[in-house]
Amino acid sequence: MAPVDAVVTLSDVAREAGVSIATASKALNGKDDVAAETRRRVLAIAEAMSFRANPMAKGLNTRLSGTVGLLTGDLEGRFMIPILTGAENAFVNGRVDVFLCDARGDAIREQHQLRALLNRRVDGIIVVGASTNPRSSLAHDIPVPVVYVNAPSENPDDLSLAPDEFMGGRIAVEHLLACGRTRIAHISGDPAYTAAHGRAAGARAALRDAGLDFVADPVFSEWSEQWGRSATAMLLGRHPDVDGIFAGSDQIARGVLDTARELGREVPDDLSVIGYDNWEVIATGSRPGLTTVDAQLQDLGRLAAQRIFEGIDGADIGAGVRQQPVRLVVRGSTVPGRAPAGRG
Amino acid sequence: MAPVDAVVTLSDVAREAGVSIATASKALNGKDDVAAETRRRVLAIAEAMSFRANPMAKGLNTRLSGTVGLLTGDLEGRFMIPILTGAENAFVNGRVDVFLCDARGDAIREQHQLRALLNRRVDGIIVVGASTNPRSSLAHDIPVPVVYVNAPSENPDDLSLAPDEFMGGRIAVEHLLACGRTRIAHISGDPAYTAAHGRAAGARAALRDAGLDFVADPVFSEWSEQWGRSATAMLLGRHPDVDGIFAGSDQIARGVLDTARELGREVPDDLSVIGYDNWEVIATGSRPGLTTVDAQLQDLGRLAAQRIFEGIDGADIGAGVRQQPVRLVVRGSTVPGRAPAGRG
DNA sequence: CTGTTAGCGCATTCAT
DNA sequence: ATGAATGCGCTAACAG
Repeated sequence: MAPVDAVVTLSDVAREAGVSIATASKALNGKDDVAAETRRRVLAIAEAMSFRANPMAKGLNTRLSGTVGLLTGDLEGRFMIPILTGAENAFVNGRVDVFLCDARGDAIREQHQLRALLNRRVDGIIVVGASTNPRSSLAHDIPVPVVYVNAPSENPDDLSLAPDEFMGGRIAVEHLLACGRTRIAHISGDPAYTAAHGRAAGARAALRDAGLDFVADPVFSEWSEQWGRSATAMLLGRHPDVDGIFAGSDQIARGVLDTARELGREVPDDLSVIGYDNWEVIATGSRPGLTTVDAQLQDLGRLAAQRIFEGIDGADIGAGVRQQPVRLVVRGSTVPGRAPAGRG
Repeated sequence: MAPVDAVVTLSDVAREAGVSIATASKALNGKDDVAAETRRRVLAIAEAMSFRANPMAKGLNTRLSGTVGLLTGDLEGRFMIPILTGAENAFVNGRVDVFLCDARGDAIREQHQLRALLNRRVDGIIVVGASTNPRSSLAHDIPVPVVYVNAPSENPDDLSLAPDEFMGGRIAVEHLLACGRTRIAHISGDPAYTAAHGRAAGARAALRDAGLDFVADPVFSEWSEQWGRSATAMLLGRHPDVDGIFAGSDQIARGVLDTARELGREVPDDLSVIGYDNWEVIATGSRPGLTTVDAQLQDLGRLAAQRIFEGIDGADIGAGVRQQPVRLVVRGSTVPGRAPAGRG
């Protein structure tokens, strides 16, 4: 029995197969100037010996490390995780691995991490933002493909994949309209977020298309349950006839639901409520379950990985901000009988 | 101006410093057989040229990649993120980078990821579980240090760092007692989780020490708000004199708070409620803010990284399950005037 | 088609 | 104290 850490090397495979190291290398890398029978034999032996090329040695002369860096500023990981999952799915397992770096929203630290990643010779970089607010470009002289996800780069020469906030607002209100609601209000979060404005604009567009307008001007403050509660109290006090509320986030929506219940409004019969984010723990724990908009971040991650691949292969990955479609998730807060009380 | 991707190499530094590559290498790596003046000059020039050793070339003969693998089964990232953050803090930035692999709770995939990590020649592996239930050991012949975090390995030869669930239950109840509560109940989650039993046992021990017992037998079902609501309705119906509820999770605790309010119980005046996990979005969004137990996962990550370091340096990292201390976070659900209504 | 030769960038003998 | 030489494991010319 060989020692446990006996790492089998290419020369082991070559010797066993009775060929030179070079031939073994070609056979394993699919080069076409090698006899079919030879290749078969080398592959079989490599498999039998469970040979795996040392990525350091390989990378040393191919200049490719088979790694990508995921640079995030998202402490909570709420956006980063699905994006990472999507990217991992796209990167064939074992062929590309992902370095995760948390810059904690600090520009200095971000530059450090960037240097570290480039020094590691990552083949590409995915930059994940904690919000969909545009962010400054990492640098202009990065020698590998870079894709910005969620938070787009301010530099139009960079490629950015972002959720379509306008579409999100639009489909949210279209759904309320489809539920027969006509007296619709909008309670959203921090007005410093471009997302808040995009969603509101999309919502208003949907109303216009139906010949309607908001019952009250949209209100903005912060992305918290507390704000959802107080805003709802004010809103229903002044406009008791509201029959649909589009909340700018699931957290706000939970506050809306809480206060609506306390004021004796039945959801979804009296009042339909729709949230935003499809944050599982929030949206499924509420009473009733929350209809909401899902940004499909996993798709963004997958697309980003695909672009990185193309970039590694030498292709131009493109530029500009690509607004990606979002999706409605229907639960009990707009449609009776749907997930009426969370999953419990 | 040199081309943007002109990577500066050790021989560049050596030439610039007027020494051989060997001497430059020694100087940069702190070997002691090099003149002080020479070292100073080499270091200065390396700094000026912003030289960074190519980790692939370096790893090729040191057998150390300067990377560790973080193997997780935690889809939500709720446990993984703080652990990762703690580990990153311990690993001096830029000297060690972290490969993140999500096995999605699939043992087959986990073995694949493990192979991929070992093939990458990671210097160590941190295994993060989604629960604190013991899990099977990865393998017995892993040539690098492995530390299990959160979910301990079933193999006592492995080193595991886990939160002290017993202590958590104990300090939760001790806090309720300190708040003057004596009629205490426990509503917890899925009895298939060892955490549920550990917390309950710790809670009971604290009561015993005070010459008390639970007002009603602890109940177990699932870690959801819905269960927290229905369990509370049952509990307060049968034992209206309960003045303290220890919930097995923050989600359950939110359900408790909801139902308590609906039944007209004032928290924390009539009834004190304490949760578990310190899951920010849950614990700070509630009314009032939730007193809860924090597992200090960031510390676990930091400790794991330190152990990995020791292991890389050749030391024995130890074995067995190390129960790490947990911590109480006090908010308004047990103490009046503390974070009375979330952060809003 | 196959093998020989030459590096990739660095650490490490072993001379000097 | 310094430098020439050797090799880590592999890929990429080139020569047979």
